[in-house]
Amino acid sequence: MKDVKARTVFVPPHRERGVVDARIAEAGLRTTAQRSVVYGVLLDHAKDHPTADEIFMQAKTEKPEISMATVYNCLDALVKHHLVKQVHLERAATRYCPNMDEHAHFLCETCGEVWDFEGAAKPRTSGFRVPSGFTVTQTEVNMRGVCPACAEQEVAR
Amino acid sequence: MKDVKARTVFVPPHRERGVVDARIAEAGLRTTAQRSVVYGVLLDHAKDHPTADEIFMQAKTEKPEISMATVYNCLDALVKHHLVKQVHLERAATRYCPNMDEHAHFLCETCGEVWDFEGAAKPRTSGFRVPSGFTVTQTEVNMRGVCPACAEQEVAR
DNA sequence: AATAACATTTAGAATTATTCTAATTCAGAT
DNA sequence: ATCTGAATTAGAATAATTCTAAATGTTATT
Repeated sequence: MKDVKARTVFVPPHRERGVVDARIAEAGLRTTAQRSVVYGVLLDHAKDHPTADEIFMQAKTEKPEISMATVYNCLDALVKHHLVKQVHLERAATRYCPNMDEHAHFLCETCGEVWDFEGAAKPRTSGFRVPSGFTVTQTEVNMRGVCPACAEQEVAR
Repeated sequence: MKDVKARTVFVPPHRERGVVDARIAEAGLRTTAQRSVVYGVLLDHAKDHPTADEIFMQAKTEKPEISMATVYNCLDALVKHHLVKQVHLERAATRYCPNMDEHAHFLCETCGEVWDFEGAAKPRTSGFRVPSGFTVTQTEVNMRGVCPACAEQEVAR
């Protein structure tokens, strides 16, 4: 007989029944089980900026049949429909971010973690002179440096 | 990448005897023939934001024995010593840029070309709220959109 | 100029991230 | 319930980058 663990399962608001699918549909995408899982995982890890591979591993716990190719397909679809942003901070794997508010990304060069810096910032041109004739549709601000935790360890040594 | 045919040889100022090596040495690096070639190629193509592979192909015309691994080693050294910037605009290959002035990068989503936008811009934080405890050492601003040439073609259709 | 010490270069193999392919399954419209 | 095109799948293929171990080159020291 199946062992049904009856812990109390806390469902975060962004994962409540139908919410994820509704957002996917609103964006003009077909809702599929895989897309829900991928987007759901990303919403659960909004602060983590996971890579495709990390999303894949997490998604498998919810839907073991999902394939890597599907994760890439889903991510591409979500990016095209403006539900998710790609973040290219390093030479390494692309990261994904479901926070669509204007914000900057900060990469700690010591530990490799990524943070969002919310901003009163000027999105479009971010203060740069855009030559006439160019249309800017998207601006991305990436910073690097040292995070508080790593700075502290540095002092301790 | 631009095709460089060896017609009458014009030596641009940044490639004059010793200039490239001097810059490499000033940056605190050993001068080697390979580093000179790699950095020289990059300076010749300052506007092109070439990939490692494009640099390799061009470098081979000047130094046929050079290997891809060396191109990567040289680029890493140049980046570490602040002679060159890595640019991560897309999921595709990293691009390299020898322009160390504060500037933004613009990627045309239609033709894939990359431009530098010089800026009166505020480097460090670019207008974002940096939480206390974080040290920002570098800020990168990437924009995407449509360049004038592609916009014109669009209208023509 | 010769030597020692160590950094750099090399070719090629290995690894990692991503894309492609062709067959199967599924979502949404009829 | 059926149809049609879109999405998913496993696995192969490709592309970018890193690793490895041997050979070579650079700089400092004699």
